[in-house]
Amino acid sequence: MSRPVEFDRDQAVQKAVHLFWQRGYQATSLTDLLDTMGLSRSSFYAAFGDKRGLFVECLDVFASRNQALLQRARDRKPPMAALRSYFERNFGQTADPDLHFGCMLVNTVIELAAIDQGLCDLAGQHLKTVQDLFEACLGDAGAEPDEAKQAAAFLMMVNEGARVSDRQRISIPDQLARINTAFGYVESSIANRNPANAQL
Amino acid sequence: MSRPVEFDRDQAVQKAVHLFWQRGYQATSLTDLLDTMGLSRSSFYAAFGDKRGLFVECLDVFASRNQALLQRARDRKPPMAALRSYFERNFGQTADPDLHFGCMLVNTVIELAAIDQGLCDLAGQHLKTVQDLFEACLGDAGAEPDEAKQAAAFLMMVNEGARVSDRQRISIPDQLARINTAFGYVESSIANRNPANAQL
DNA sequence: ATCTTTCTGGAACGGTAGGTCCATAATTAT
DNA sequence: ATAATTATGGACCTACCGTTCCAGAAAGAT
Repeated sequence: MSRPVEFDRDQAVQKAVHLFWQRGYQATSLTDLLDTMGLSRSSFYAAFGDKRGLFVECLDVFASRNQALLQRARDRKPPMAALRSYFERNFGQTADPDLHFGCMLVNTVIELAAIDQGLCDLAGQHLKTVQDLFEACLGDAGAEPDEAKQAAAFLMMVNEGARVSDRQRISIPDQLARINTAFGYVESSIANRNPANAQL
Repeated sequence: MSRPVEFDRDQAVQKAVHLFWQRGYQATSLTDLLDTMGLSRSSFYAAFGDKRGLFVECLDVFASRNQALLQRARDRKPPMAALRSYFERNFGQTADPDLHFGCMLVNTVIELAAIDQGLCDLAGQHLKTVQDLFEACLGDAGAEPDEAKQAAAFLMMVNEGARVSDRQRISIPDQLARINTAFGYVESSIANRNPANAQL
């Protein structure tokens, strides 16, 4: 055959995810990408097509990592604890004050809603998948099907709001307090309607 | 003196607000602005300094209109009904499917968090003012001071989340259902802790 | 009617955007 | 060792960005 590719594709995508996540689509220039991914223009276009193509790939990578996070928690903890950990992980976990990038899917929806409907829809679909996972967890926790659906939609709205707050660098304790408030509402609602699940 | 300005400044700003609200800061080019505002480059720079200066002015205009909306409802309705109308107005009101621009302040926070901290902070301050109004309404509705603060922070998170959902063109009934869920939680919480306010 | 002041349209500016192209370097197969 | 193939670096392209500048038009004051 011939000369092999010199860079690690997966690793390059990881770095691109980080950049897009932090700065968004428009504000991330090709030069920025090439610098942090460590490859030349030609290699970039050969490997990814164009900037938009890479962004699609990054959205998918981010979404699957995100889903895996919740799925793993679901395998290891009681359902409501898994849900809580998903919300709390994104704030308490890191001590780095500059790592508050919110959620790349939410950022994309907002930034590109009127600019690139395809990308906005793609991000929205990924968010919907997460919402479905919420619903499954709530079902595991004993919520009735219609209540699980309603509470999952509510929690997705909370999730989106929390990610907006995150970008404003609201203090971590305040963030956690808000999340705790929201979960308190949901849990007491489930417990009230179905007293058998008083302790989750 | 001399030749007077030919365009209506306020009206031009209104149109700029609409554009920025819809497309965001970066994706709105000067050419776009000049076209819809109906003035020439020279007049623009003479009147507004530069693009960023106009954007600051637009943020302020949007924020004060937004606050006035809630303030007027507060003057005319019971406190919880006023709060609800603030949340519902932005969705049910308009039949135009293309008018789902979310909230300009939320959009700005997300788009510019890592790009222009000054603009992000300005939008964040305006949001905080609205949150303070939430808190005042909740106080009027009979919530204890600390509970009002907590619930106001929660409602701001809900507000931010609802605006994200709005940009995804989620159906209006679904939006209203989510908001109703959130208010149901808050109202029953207030009623439970302070049974005297069972009906709000 | 003239002077002065200010606004206006449009040309022009440097900078950067995303994307293309080609000569060259590097690697495998023979 | 050579041929064939592919990746790479960097020059280059066009288009548009926000901004500046200037000549001239328009209006009030005298």
